[in-house]
Amino acid sequence: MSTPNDRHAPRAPKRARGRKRVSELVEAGVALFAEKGYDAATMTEVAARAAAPIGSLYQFFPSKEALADAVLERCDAQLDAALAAIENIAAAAAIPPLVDAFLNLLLGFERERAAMATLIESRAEASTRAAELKRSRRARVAQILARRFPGLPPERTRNIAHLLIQLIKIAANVAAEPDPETRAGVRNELRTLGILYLQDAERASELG
Amino acid sequence: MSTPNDRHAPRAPKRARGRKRVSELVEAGVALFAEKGYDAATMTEVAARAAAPIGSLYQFFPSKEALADAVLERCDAQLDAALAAIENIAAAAAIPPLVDAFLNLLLGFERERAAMATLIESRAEASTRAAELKRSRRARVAQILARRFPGLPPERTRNIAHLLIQLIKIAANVAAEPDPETRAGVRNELRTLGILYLQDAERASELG
DNA sequence: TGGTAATATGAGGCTTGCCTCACAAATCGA
DNA sequence: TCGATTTGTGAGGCAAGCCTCATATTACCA
Repeated sequence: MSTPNDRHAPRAPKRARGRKRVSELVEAGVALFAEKGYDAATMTEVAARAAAPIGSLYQFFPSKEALADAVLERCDAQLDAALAAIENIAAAAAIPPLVDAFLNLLLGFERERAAMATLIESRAEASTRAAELKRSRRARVAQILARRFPGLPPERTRNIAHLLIQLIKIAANVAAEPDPETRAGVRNELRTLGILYLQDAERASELG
Repeated sequence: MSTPNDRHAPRAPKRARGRKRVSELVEAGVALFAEKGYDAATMTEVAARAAAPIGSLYQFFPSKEALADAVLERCDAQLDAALAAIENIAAAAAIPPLVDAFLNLLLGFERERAAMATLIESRAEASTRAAELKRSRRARVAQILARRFPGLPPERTRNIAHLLIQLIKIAANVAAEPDPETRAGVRNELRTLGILYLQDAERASELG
């Protein structure tokens, strides 16, 4: 039960130049993990993408796992900020604009979402942090929902949050659809689906 | 532009013993790809799982890609058979039992679905066959829907089919949820979602 | 029963990818 | 300016994984 990943010197950057490097490396990691998945993305390629030699990469990240953790943290922070932006809309707006806001928001963070998805799925057992993030994200969405639908029992609110988060993945897949006509059509179906579902939740909240 | 994958002798089995071997190998491939994903599953492990030496595996499949293709075909055939089983229910039943039937059906084929998902996603460019299968699966579901909702314009039917197939992935994720209470709750939400959505489609079909 | 085609087997060749290490350059504090 | 600390750099060690090949064994057929 000794701490893993303490290879030799996983030192954090101490100077401005180091922090910039780290940031560039993480950014390259986000892009590559999102594009090719955890396994297929190589450390050599990450370094190249950041215009850094491989040695610099290992200067700050003692392993591929460590890099993945950092990428995960950055993406989580960004998505969390995005959710905060939607929180006010969610509290008051009618259902259709709320659904639209939700769908639009995601378009801007598809890369981050994709990176998180691979990193969580391909390393499920490896990193307990992933499970933690999942839970906190769910709690966040549940909190937003609770404000909008106060009449709902908390348990149902949590379940709805769970399902909504899953729907995000679909939104991403739809956004990746190459044919523009199909993309628009399916996206519209997804919009309808979301509206119908949340309107039902609203009714239940008002009755409850 | 010469045909790839013609390494030396991708020969098909000619005798009963060979066919049995091939079947066992493909089966092992289904299980391992589903469990660990395309990249993480190793040929050595596939062979071990089928209680076959590595040489036997390469006797019948000249490459990992070739094995993946075979696994894909087998899973596709099984899922197609499953869809056929639901076709009659879909034509006549009320929406809620239809949704239940759909959700229940998938529980039995989760392994196959997971295997197909990895093999298609991790080899998107590699195999045009994957795109083919995707299209034919969509067409199949659209056909089932067209019978149930004849008043819908064909384009909308296709879009609904597209979205429903995406929902399958969510059903699978929900089924994998460890906590039984959460699992039941979210599954029920998904059921509600499906019912609301298809009832809307039904209304549209009757009006149209 | 002998001959031929099919199947069995597993040691290694070869490549790829993670990671190390020894040494060079840059930057900061005094 | 001088030492100390941080950062830069890339050749190569090492392990893992895909695949080959030479050879042995089995099953079918005339």
